[in-house]
Order: sequence, then structure tokens, then C-alpha cells
Amino acid sequence: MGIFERKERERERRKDEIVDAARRVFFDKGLVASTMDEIAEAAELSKATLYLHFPSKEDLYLAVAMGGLRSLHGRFQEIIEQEPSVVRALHRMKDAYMEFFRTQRQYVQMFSFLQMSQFHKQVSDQMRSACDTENDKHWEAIINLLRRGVEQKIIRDDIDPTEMAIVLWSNASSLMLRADNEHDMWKRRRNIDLRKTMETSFRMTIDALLTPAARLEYQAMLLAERAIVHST
Amino acid sequence: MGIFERKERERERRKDEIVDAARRVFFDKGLVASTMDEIAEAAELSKATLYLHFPSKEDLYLAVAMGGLRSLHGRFQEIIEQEPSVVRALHRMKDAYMEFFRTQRQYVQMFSFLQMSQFHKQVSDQMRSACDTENDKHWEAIINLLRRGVEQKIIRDDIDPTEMAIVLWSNASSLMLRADNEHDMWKRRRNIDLRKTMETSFRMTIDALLTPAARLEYQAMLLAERAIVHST
Amino acid sequence: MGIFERKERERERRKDEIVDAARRVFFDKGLVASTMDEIAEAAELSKATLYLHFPSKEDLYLAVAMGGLRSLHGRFQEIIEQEPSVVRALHRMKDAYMEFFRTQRQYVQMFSFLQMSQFHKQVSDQMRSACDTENDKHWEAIINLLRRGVEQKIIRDDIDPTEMAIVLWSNASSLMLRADNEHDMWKRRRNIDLRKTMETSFRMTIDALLTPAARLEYQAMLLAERAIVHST
Amino acid sequence: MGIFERKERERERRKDEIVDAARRVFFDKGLVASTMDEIAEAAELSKATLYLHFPSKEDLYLAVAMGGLRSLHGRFQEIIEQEPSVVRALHRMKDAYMEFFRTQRQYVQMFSFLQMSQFHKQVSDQMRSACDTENDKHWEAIINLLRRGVEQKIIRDDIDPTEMAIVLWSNASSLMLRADNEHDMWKRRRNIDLRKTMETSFRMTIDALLTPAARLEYQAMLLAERAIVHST
DNA sequence: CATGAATGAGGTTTCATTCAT
DNA sequence: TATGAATGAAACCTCATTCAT
Repeated sequence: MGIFERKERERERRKDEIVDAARRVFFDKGLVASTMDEIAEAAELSKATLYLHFPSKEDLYLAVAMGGLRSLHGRFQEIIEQEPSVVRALHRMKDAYMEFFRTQRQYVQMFSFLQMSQFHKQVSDQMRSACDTENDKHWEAIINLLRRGVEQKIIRDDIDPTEMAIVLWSNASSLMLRADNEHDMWKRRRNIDLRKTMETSFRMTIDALLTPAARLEYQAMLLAERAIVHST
Repeated sequence: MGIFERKERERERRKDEIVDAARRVFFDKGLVASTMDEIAEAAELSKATLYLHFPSKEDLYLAVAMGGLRSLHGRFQEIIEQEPSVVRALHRMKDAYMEFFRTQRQYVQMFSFLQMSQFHKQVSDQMRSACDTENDKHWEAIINLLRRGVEQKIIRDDIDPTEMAIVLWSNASSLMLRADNEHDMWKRRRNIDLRKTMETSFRMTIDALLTPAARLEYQAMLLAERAIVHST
Repeated sequence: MGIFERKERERERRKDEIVDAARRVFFDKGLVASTMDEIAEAAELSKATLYLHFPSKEDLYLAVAMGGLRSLHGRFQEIIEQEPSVVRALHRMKDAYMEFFRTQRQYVQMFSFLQMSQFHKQVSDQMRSACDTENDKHWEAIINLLRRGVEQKIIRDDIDPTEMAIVLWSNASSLMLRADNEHDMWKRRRNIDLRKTMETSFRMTIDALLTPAARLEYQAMLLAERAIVHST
Repeated sequence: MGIFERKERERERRKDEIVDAARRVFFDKGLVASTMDEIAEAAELSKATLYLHFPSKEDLYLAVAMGGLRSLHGRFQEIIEQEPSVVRALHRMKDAYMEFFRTQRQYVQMFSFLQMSQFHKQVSDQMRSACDTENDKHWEAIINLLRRGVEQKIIRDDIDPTEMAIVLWSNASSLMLRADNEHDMWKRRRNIDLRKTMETSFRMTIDALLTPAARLEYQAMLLAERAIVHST
């Protein structure tokens, strides 16, 4: 009775090993410059075996990216479930996102690939729908959080929460991507630290979503936080 | 003395023809799926001839993209120069951007490619610096506009205008890109019209940059505009 | 003592099942286009299991072919043993061969593969020697028949019976193969029925082997046969 | 005006170079064991270039084989055109064929591949029809020779010349192929020299095609020839 | 300058065969 | 013995880029 399950588990483990190896290579060289031969070598498997588990390089890339997505979304999920205050939840999500950027920055490039319809065309239906499902879950969670905020009079009620979620997430991601690509350039040319700009952007967006009352609470929270940091 | 100039002019015309052909192909299929063979055929030239004028496919792609950039930036420049009111200028820039999206939407994909460092590595130094110059001009113009706003107490003075410019432009572009890629999906699944969300996002960002006083002026302006539209 | 025999019998049965499945696939698609996957599926076994019984695809192909060889040779053996007249025996062997062509035509292609030294190199020693033994038996039978004919002054004595056997068999087989491959082409282009040409060729070769006296007898026999056919 | 012609000639020369290299490799290892990489190396070209000129390994194989065919057919054509005596022409064709076997024996294997319908399916339509045309010319020449013989009462008139041609050629080829594959085996096991058997077979077939009168002439010719050989 | 041909690289695919369980 | 997975090899295919004329 367990034999099928064991086989299944082993198959999954093998897929995970491949994804791990692929991540190392993709992180290092990006989608285009990475070759299936390199990935096979990194995974200590033959190229044919890669194709046994993933129908194309693009599918494998998406599988790696989804690993990152799941990890990030999981973190968000935790925060949303644990944090009763909507304002604090948004704030902690920002921190989580920035932490993610600090530690696993390379995923950010990948995420921006996922959005391109050009890329999506080259991916198997199965993978695409797995990706869609994952994204749906993510959007649902954020939208629900914002709805909760609206109910609690913390989030303004004149904008559709779904639209808010899109704006919130898009603004955050776009700064993230820019920070990944242009950090050095801005530092060099105009002495701008894009990490700090990311913070600024986050706060501006959150600020824009809050009701005037909640905005005050948020400012207070930020001041308190800064005080703690300073006293350390 | 005229011979060199004529040669030069002819050379430029030839380059333009190639860029035109490349635009048609890239618009249709994107960077990866387009081949130099197709572009050569569209330009009614041999593939090798393309390489006489552009050192790589990526350079050619960038040349096409810069055509779009210049056209968009030119429009912005006009508005900034002509419009004395900073608020109105921002508003009209939003309209210009949305108009650009309506009429030359395919450039949006291209612009997002330009940002990727992966892409930049494959481009000639010459092209890259031409692109940087163009971008610099653009950033300078926006930053100056915001500085003017700060001086006129229209734009808040607690955020560095450069950072503001980055946030403004990033937020706008990210919604633009999402609208290009996911418009149908959001319409289908959650009945969201991303064009409208683009407007929302723009307004939220501008709102967040304004001083409280200017914000009221902006709201009034929007109401007035809506009134005009309704009375038509 | 019976356990080993039973195991042995079961093993043989399994091999036969595989050969049966392989025959269906090889008949349908030929050696090159048939895959071990297809054969495994036809046999309702895993591909690896095929290799437990046959060391290579070529060996399996040869095993199938030898089934056909044995069946054809068996028929020849019967005729040689039963038919006292050498002329009649040759004639009936021709009929048997043509009957074989009518009913199991696909073997003809296979037989022609066996001859190629290219093919033989890829076959296990064991299989090759089994094949050689089978062939030897076949040649021996035909040579003996011809020797009997020489003794009876029916077959000319100025040519070595072994050489005669080779010529006889080669001529027959070559027409057979051509009929298999080019039947439609000859019918279409020059309105030639290769089946009839096969008969012609057979008769010419037999004619050439007979002594003048036997040749007359052979003609008479053919006329008689035709008369029987006509009166039916 | 000559530019197109020159390009065309160069293209043909390049194709010929590839065919030459392919011949060396195919002669050495046969169709299956030869790889496109080996051929590319032998031709001192890249594999991609091979595919620029020939759509598949099989097409290239056929191109090589057709080189042999053309050379052999050309020799036959010469003989048919130069030799007024049909009997002598057949005899000299036999000699030419045996000479071809002695000097370019490896083609014989290739020719036998061409006949297989299995093989033909893998070849481009263009190549197949080129091959058909070549073969047609060959058959036409032989059939015409036999018709001339019938008119001159040298070839029996009770068999359709087309059928005769098929039988003649099939018999010759089948012995040729056997001599190529099994020469050593027959020598070893039964002390048969298949070269001699080839001669025997040829003579038997020609004998069978001649009218009784011509057969006497043929025997005389053979005796005379042998006398000349002996006196040397 | 323009071009046809060549090429190196690598993705994709297919398979016979082998391995680990 | 039986099998699912792995694998090495090679055909196939596409392309950006370069070369020779």
C-alpha cells in the first residue's frame, strides 16, 4: 500500500533536487545565459533526466521561481494570520519583503520574468496553471487583509480592495526590481540608496491606503519603532 | 563637403529603415521569439547587413525601444515646458502616458526589458550610454518639475525629489506593464479593468506627493474635469 | 526435478510472448522505426523486462525473423522428404515460397536484413550461431535435393550443387524482396505484375538447372498443371 | 551574368565535397554506425553545414549511393552504346559489374538499402524522385538492349523484355550482395568462392535469356575468351 | 556596402540500454 | 524476475553571429 506513495515521494524529491540545482545556475547566470547542460551538471544528472521531469528550460525556470514565490507568500500568510492589526500586518509584510530582498534577491528578477506574457507562452499549461493557482492564493490573502482593514475603518473605503491590492503589490515590486537592477547606478550618479527609497515608497503607498485616523496611528507606530532602534 | 553629409544621411536613413522593420517584428513577437532572419526579411535586406548597422540583436532591440522612449520623453518635455502649474503638469503627463499606452502599448514590454541587468549586459557600450543619456534627461526633467513643485509648496518637502521621481515613475510603469500583460486575466477572473486601476494608482501616487493644500486643489481640478466630461 | 522444467517452460513461454509482440510491431514498422517501448507496450511488459530475455533489439529482431525462417524451412523440409520427384519437389518448393509470400510477406524484408553484415555485427554470438545452424540445415537440405537430382540425371552435372543451391535461393529471394518493395511502382509505371515475374524467374532458374531431358518433363508438367487449372 | 552560375557551381562543389566525406565514413561504418558528427569532421565542416545541404542523414546516404549508381550506370550506358552485339554487350556488362564489385564493393551494400521501402520513407521527396529518375534511365537502357536482342532473334521472344530486365538485374544483384556479405563464410565452411558463383549465376541467367542459336554463339564466345586467357 | 554561406552553441527529442530496488 | 527511473549518444533544429567575396 505504501509502495506507490514512496515512489511518488522519491519522484518529488528528485524534482526538488533538480529545482535546487537549477536555482543555483539561474541565480548565477539568469534564464538566457544558463544552459540545460550546466543545470544537469549542477544536479549531477544527465540532461535527458531533466527533460524527464521538466518539459523545457522555461518550465524549470518557472518551477524555481515558484519556489521563491511560495516561500515569500508563505511568510505573508503567516503574518496575515498572526497579526491582528491590519496596519501592523502591512508593516510587517513590508519588512518581510525587504528581508526577502536582502537574503534572496535573485528571485526578484525571476518574478519579473513571470509577468511577461512572452515568457508565459513558452511554458506548459500545467505549470502555468500551477503558477496561476499560487498567485490566486496570494492575491486572495492580500485582498482579504485589505477588506478586513476596510471593515475596521483602517483602510479607506472609496477604492476597491482588489484594486488596492494590485496597486500595493505592483508599487512594491517595481521598486524591488529597480533596486535589484539599478542600485549601483543610482548610488553612483545621484547618491541615492534605493533600499531607502523602497522604504519610502512602501510607506507612501500604505499611507495612501489608510484612513486619516489610521494614518496617525501608523505614524505613531513608525516613530515608536524608530525610538526603539535609536535607543539600541 | 556635401558628399560626407549625404553618405551620413543615407546611412541614417538605412538604420531607420532597419529599426522600422525591427519594430514591426519585435512588436509582433517580442525579443526572444523574433529572429534576425525575420527582421532581415521585413527590412528587405540580408541578415549580414543588419550586422553592419547594429552589433547585436539586443542593440537593435534597444534602438527600437529608444525610439519609443524618445517619443514618450519628448511628450513629457513639451508638457513640462508648456504647463506652468506643477499639478496640472503631472496630471497631463499621466494623460500622455495613458495615451501612449493606448496607441503604442507594445513599447511598454520593451521598456521593462531595458531595466533588466541581464539584458543590459548584452548591449554595446555605445548603445548603453546613449540609452543612459536619454534616461538621464528624462529623470532630470521630472526631478526638476518636482523641485519646482517643492519651491511652490505644492509638493511635500519631506521627501527627496529624486526619490519621489523614482517612486512616481516606477509606480506608473509597473501598473502599465501589468495592464499590458494581465488585462484580460483580471477582467475575466475578478472583473477588474486595469486601465481604471492605472488611473487610480496614478492619482494615489500624485496625491501622496502633494502638500495638503495642493491636494485640495488637485481634487478640485479632478472634479472640474469630471464636470466637463459629464456636460459634454 | 519437475520444478526446473516448469520454470524453463514458463521462461520459454514468456520469450514467445515477447517475440509475438515484437513480430506485430516489427511487421508494422520495420526494424529502425520500431522502438523497444512500443514492443514492451505490445507485450504488456516493461522495457527492462525485454532485456532480461533478449540482449538487444537486434537479437529480438533476429528471433522474430528466425520464427519465419523455421516455418519456411520446415515447409521445404516436408516437401523434400515427401516428394520423390526432384522436379516436382522444386516446383512445390516454389509454390510454398510464393504461398509464404502471400501470407507472411513481411518476413521477406526481415530475411533480407539478416544477410547484411552490418546487422550481424550487432547480434549476440549465441543468436548468430543459432541462426547459422538454422541456415546450415536449410542449405544442406537443398544441396542434398540437388545432389539427388544430379544422381537421377535430372539436374545438370557441370555445376557444383552447392553453387546451384546458392544461385537458386538467391534468385528466388531477390525477386521476392523486389516484389515486396516495388510491386506498386512497377504496376503503376510499366504495368508489370511482379508476382508473375517471380513465377517467370523461378521457372527460368529451375529450367537452367535441369538437364535437357528433365527440362522437357518439366515443361510437360507445367502444361498439365495449366490444363488442370483451366478445366476447373 | 556569370555570377549566378558561379555561385551555383560552388554550391555543387560544396555538396560534392560533403558527399565525398560522407562516402568515406559510410564505407567505413555503414549507415547506422556513422554519425553526422563524424561526417562533418571528415568534411572539415560543421554539422550545421551538412544540414544546410542535406536535410537528413538518410538523404546524404542516398546521395552517396546515387554517386555509385551513376558511375555504374554510366559504364553500362557506354557499353550499350558502343557494343553492337547484344550478347557481347551483356557479357561486357557482367564484366563491368564484377569490376565494379572488385573496386567499389562497398556500394553494393548501399544499393541494397535503397531498395528497402523502410529506408525510402525517411528520404526527402526531392531525393527520392532524383533516385527514381536515375533508376528509370537505367531500366530503360537495359530493356532497350533486350528489345534489340529480341529483334535480332538473339533474345527469346516469349518473355516480356521488361520482366527479363528485372530478372537479369535482380539475379545479378542478389549474388553480388551475398558475395559481399558471406564470401568468407562460404569459403570457410564449404570452400565455395562466391566470385566464381557470381560468374556462374550470370552465365546461367544470360543463357536462359538467349535463343538456342544465340546460346551456341555465346558458348563459342566464352570458349574463345578462355582460349585467349590461357594462351596469355 | 551587401550578401550567401558557414558556423558554434545549445535547446529539444528520441532511444537503446542499464541501474537500483 | 520485474520495473520505474536514469542515462549516454546522437539526430534534429534553430539562431545569433561571422566570414569570404
